[in-house]
Amino acid sequence: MMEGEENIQASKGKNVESFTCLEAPRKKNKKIENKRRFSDEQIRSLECIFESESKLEPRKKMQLARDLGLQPRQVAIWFQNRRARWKSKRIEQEYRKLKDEYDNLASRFESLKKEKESLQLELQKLSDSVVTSHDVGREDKAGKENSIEDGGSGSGYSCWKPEPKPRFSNEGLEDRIGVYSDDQNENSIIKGEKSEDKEHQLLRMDDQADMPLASLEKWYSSVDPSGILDQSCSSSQWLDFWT
DNA sequence: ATCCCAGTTTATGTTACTTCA
DNA sequence: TTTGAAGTAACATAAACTGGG
Repeated sequence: MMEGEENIQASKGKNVESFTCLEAPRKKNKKIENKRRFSDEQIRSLECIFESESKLEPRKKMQLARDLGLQPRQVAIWFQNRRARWKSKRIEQEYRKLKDEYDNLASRFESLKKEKESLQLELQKLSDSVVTSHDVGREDKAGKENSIEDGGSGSGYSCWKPEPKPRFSNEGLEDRIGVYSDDQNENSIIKGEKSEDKEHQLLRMDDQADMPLASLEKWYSSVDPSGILDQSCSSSQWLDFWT
């Protein structure tokens, strides 16, 4: 039989007289004879030991039991229960931590999703604008050619050049920048850096609409050579997100 | 044979509420 | 009507048990 089980074995079953720390006689008084909680002093000692070692060597268990006036089995059970309490507490803490992390990620995902939708919308607008201006250009050209055919020669239109691509006003650009500013990211575009080149490159987005991914990535690099947009992800990740 | 763990049972302590003198 | 003691149901928690690995 296991050490310290003498008393316990005798106490199995209901309404057992499971004496713990008290060597009290088996009086009929329930309050006295039934199991009772350990004293504050006993708990303090047990907690103190538990802090340094959550598992007890048999010899230490015997010693502690003697010191506290408990059965070794009681000490063993106390440690067992204490480990269980500690574990459930730890699980609860880990759960809270994971939940916080999840909530943060979920909220970041939502804001990125919104940003993506805004960018897609903006891309669509720009694309539509460029298509419209191309159509206008073609109509103008056709009209002028017609007039040459109709009207004669030497009117200065003999060497027609295509119109330059339409430029957008700063007002339109502000709108676009407003869209990017959703996030608190501090890249130059978000801050409203209106470099001519960047603007041109952004306006050329419609030209890339049907590009294969590899080429698109090259184009992306040309738009953002310094990798500012890549602060937290690779360009491929951005492209994945875009498509 | 012994220990540990997860899950369960049992006893106790606490609190809020009710009853009654 | 107010007050305080006694009783108690509901709940939380600790001590102990059970069965399996």
